Amino acid sequence: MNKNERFVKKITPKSADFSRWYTEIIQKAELADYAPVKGMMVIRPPGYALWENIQQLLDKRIKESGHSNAYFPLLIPESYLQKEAEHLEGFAPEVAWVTHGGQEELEERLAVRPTSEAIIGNMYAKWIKSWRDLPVLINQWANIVRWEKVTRPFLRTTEFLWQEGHTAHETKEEAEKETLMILSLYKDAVETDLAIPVIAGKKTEREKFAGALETYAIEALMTDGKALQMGTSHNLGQHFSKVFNIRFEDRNQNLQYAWQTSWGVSTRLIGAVVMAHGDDSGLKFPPKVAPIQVIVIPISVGDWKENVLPSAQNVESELKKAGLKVKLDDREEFTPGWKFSEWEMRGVPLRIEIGPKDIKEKQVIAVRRDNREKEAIPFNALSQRVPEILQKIQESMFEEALKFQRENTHELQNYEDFKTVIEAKKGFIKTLWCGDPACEDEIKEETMATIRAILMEKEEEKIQGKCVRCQKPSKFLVFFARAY
RNA sequence: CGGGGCGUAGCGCAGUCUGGUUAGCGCACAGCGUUCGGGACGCUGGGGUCAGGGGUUCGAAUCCCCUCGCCCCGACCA
Repeated sequence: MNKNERFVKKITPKSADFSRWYTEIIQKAELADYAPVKGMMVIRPPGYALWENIQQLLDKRIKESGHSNAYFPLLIPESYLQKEAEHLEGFAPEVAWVTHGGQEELEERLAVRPTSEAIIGNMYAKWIKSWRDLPVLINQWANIVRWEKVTRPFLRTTEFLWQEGHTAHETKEEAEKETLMILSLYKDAVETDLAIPVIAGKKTEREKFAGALETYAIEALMTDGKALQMGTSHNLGQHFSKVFNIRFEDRNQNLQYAWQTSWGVSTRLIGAVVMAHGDDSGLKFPPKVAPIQVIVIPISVGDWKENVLPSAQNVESELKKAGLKVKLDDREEFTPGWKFSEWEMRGVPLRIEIGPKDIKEKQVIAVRRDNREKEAIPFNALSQRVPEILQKIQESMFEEALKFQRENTHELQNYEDFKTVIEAKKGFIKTLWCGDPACEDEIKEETMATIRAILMEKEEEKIQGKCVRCQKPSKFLVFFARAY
């Protein structure tokens, strides 16, 4: 049998039509379904289980780095949102408003939060009086509503789930340090847990968060060559503290405005996992976040319920004891072949087959989802060998994605090459830029590519040269890409 | 919000151009039987406000008007 043979025949091949493959696999694998309200989706159990795993791992990291969880209200008075002009301007087009309570029209409209800087800033003003109150390090897991014109499951939905961290500090340096610490926390989480390599960097003015001093982001390359922003970390400076009046008396008894940050990742991460790892057979989940890590499939021949099923149940309970997320598929209405394809489509990292031949040999057959490699594992080695294989899968999925990212990162200095590459191969283009927003806008107009990240490597020799487009002296080393 | 495509059973579609018995097909679903190491097969059966509203007509899935929704490609965004 050809290792690359395509067994799943009910979805559009990824290579044929990426967008279609994406929306089909999400529905077939029951990650999400469309809800009655435009742009809203239901996250179904397999999709939500994936989110819970991501959430759990990330929450642990956030807490370990000193933050605590809290919860702020869903509704924000219009006047609060209006305080930061740039912030309001940025979000106004996509805010959903509550205008009535029951039959009664409200005196002041209430915004369904598009993000929580405004409400949190207001509360911080009440809580922060002295340098001794700082830093404030709070995170919240919440839902957000943004009335987007074009939506796609997980990538851009009207309502989405996320975590948003909001911190306040004594000094600008401390806020900047927090912003960068979170950026690397995100990078590490996404690379280690989701097995997706990312580029971490600073955003340009045009891509910056509405109301921030600086925005940093992690960007990943999807398998269709487009970039996806997977997380952002903002240094808010004193923009919000000034309008919300978050003042404190510092160590020298001077009244000062607090320095703030905010940062978040959302259910978009699920879309990233789907697009960065999936293939023509369907989903491919990294073991660390997979809702089911091992699927046990008894080979149902003859009196399999007496001869095979008990051994399969033993395998299941042994692996459960080893702390793994295991499921035994003992349904009699489906053939083993059907089950192989089904669980492959749903992205389960490892399949264990057990049939009469294996029982005679006191072993099982393990098949990896990522490369379909088969391996016989003796019964008595299960609890030791299976976790090892899962770890290998996690690592090689990252290696595979990293290889893809490298192969699709083109370093070049010539604008004609830039245009050709972005059109033909997409991917990242690593090049030099003058720093002029007008130049950036023109590149976007001409190629649909935007600056995804400004590299923070400071070595002077790396940024010496000419802007890829205007040929003026360059100031930044940047990554361009067409983005989601 | 612009351009394009589409809406008929849970899913995928035919039927619409050229109005006319009871709206079909495949998959899925239910029952029974035979199967089962890479998406098995036979027989039987259930399931439809033809997206919604209005109009034309003796008669509308089909023609006309309006509304809504979904997908793709742009502009905007996590």
